[in-house]
Amino acid sequence: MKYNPQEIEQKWQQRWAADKLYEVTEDNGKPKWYALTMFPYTSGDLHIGHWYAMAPSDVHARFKRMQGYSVLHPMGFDAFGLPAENAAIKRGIHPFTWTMQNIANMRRQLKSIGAIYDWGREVVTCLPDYYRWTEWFFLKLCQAGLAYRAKAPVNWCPRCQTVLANEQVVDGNCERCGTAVIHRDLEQWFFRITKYADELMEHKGLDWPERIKTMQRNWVGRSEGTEISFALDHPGVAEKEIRVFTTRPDTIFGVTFMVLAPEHPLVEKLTTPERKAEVEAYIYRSRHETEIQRLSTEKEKDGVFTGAYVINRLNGRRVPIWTADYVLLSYGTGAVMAVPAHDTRDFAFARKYSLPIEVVIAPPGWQGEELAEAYTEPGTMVNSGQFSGLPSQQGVTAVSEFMEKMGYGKRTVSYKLRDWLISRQRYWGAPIPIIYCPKCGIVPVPEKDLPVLLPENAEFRPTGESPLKYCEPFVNTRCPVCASPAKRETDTMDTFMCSSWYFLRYASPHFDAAAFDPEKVKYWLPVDLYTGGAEHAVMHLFYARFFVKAIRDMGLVAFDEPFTRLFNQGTIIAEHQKMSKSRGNVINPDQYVVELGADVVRAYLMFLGPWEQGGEWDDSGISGVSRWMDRIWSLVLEPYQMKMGASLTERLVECGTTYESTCRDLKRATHQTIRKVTEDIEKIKFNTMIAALMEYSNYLSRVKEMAIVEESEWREAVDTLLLLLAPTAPHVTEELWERTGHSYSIHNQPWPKWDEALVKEEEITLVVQVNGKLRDRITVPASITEAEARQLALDSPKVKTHLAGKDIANIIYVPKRLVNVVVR
RNA sequence: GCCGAAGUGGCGGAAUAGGCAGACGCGACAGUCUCAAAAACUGUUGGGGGGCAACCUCCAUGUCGGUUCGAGCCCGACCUUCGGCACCA
Repeated sequence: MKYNPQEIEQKWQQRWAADKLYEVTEDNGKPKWYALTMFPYTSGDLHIGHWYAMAPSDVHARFKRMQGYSVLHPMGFDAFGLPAENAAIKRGIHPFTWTMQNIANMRRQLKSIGAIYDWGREVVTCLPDYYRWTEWFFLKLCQAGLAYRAKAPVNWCPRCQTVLANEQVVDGNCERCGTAVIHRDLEQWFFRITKYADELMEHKGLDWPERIKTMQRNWVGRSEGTEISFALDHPGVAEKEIRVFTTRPDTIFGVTFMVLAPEHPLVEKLTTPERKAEVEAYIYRSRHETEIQRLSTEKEKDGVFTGAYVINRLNGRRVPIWTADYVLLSYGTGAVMAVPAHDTRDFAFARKYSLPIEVVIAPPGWQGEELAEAYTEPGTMVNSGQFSGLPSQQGVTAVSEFMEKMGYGKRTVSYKLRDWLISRQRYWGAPIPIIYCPKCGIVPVPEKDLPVLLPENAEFRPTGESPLKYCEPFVNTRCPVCASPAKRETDTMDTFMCSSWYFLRYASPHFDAAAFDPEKVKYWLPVDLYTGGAEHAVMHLFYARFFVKAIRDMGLVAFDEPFTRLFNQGTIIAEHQKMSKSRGNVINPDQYVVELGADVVRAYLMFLGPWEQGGEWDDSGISGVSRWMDRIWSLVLEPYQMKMGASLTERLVECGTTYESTCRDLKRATHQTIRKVTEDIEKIKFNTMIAALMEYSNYLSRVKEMAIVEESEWREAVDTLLLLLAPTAPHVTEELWERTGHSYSIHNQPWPKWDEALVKEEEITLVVQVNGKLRDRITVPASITEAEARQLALDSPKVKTHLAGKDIANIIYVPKRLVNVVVR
């Protein structure tokens, strides 16, 4: 009759599945709870990091279920993506086969966790009944005017003739062949996420970590400033101005040069013949740099003079136009007015190329001397015409107003956030449902023709084009409008598209009349608790929020935010590094599950430390949890025998207690534990929740040994232990619940409630200090008054020795805590 | 460089409306059981000093200051580690 996790876990998992115990239904008599864990990518093996993400969130969901909520806690697979295609290229296995094999294995491993996933609701993003709706959302966003085509650079490996993802570019070189990567412009699809920039910066009504909200706000990068026009008069150039964005219009009189991004369309037009060779060489070089390199602070800023000039309208000054790659086309206007005296980058650049540095904001006590470094703080405006003498903060407004009045500029807001580029020159993704017709132009595929199926037999070896381009049966089609021969879009969608709406699909995973059943979505959404790694702090969470806001404005859903509460668990690392297949430090949980049981692995992962913290994987402590589970097994199953008659009397004397007080103590411990465990789960403090359960079971062992209380009271305490432990260790508690004569299933039992009156201590320990140093502890009734407490403290012999010969200056009393006698 | 979080026994970690530092567990040591070992169980376990003894006493939460009757917790400076962002005009 030993605890055999292998046997009981399989037994119960089969029984739960057969009985559909965790089948989810919409029960309008109950409040709903949508608990979502980020679905895994189909990498092939579930490692201990996945367990760390899944097991604790399952515990929380089970807890909510016992509390009487109708709970949706689904699972699925993020199944499109680059690794499948890489595996295909490397090993000649089709991405579909590779992905589905991995899913089969991961599903088996996921089932061993013993979670309440309703597998009937599984979602797999690479299957047509799912990506059909991903395509549908694309069309909806098109209709809403949120999709557009534009040229954008991609990483290009000239040797492999292929587009590379950022992660395939290592130090500016192709990870496969080491060739230097260049940027190449392609016509691609974008979503206008910037339209929602301001709303995305807010997190109204969201219970999210402050950290993540800050990161998202930084990602939007809103900055208020002024767009200023500089007069341009260049032979043969139609443009008569260059506009720059600045947050420091107060420094306008200190502009000594201007810098354009190398990609800026004016660079080519403005460059004078004698400068042409140098400028072109510079542009060519910058094409080779990744954005990371260009933006690196390590790199010395460099650039070249174009030979052209603009006029600063405020002082009529003619300033040279340079081009330098520290200016990005994607931010602001792609042009910067350089004020070397008051900007660190401009200062370094001016020094390097001997450009003038002119002070227009005087630091406190400035005597007209040259600056050793840029002065970026506020100060007094000098050498600034009619603005001289003004404090620079006021100058910002004053100059802007003047600019607006004169028509030289306007106040504006600039965002770091860029529109979402969703085109991927890949095979393994959802097709973009667009047809290019020579007569009608860009034609969306009609909704009734969805899904545009991904052809099975495409050639996905790198060719320099999207793999689908060479799949003629796919490419060649007819225009849905005029029926003339036309061609399909051959790029596929970013996989973040798939994960931007999967939480909606779970509400009605088999609904085939739409992406989701509005009634079901109304019932389940938004997600009440979303858990996952912090690495998705920006991209995934941001895109999903954008999606919801966009479809809300279409009237498809009635809520503003998809995830009400967000919790990020930490990362489990191994050998001081993140676990990954390529590093070969992946810890497979299967061995622990076979040897010690899923319940032990679940509990151990939660016991390790705070969930948000993660940490080094170290199995040296797992035996402690395993032993604990063994002890619970025998604690519950080995018979309880209360002492009777003379031997009871003897025992009471031995323990120095009474029957009544032992019963009261047991009740109190039970109710205190219910409260502690309930509150800890709610606060997601699983490690201390487990510690409280350990303490309680240790206490119950002592109670059992004393054998003073009635068997019925003993049973009640044991039942409570099992109920409190049920979310954490679902299998062993189910087994013990059955063996102690209860009816199936423990997981359908209500969560225990505590009685505040029973939680209260009758006696408390007062700490007595003298001058803040602990001198004695006294046990007193909880109802003690201040006067009594002071007196008892002063009566303490231990305290008296420290008071001898001194004057009492003050006595501090903190109710139920301490008495501090201050002496001099 | 900037932003954020964190530094507590041999180890993972408890403890914040400022109030008993080290819960719970691992490891270690000792004991019980055993021919022996493993497992299990029981006990001890932050450091120094003192006492035959139940005990007494001093020092201890990265470092140095400060506020307070009282600081792991608050304030200032510094050191270290880990995350995130990175020329944003």
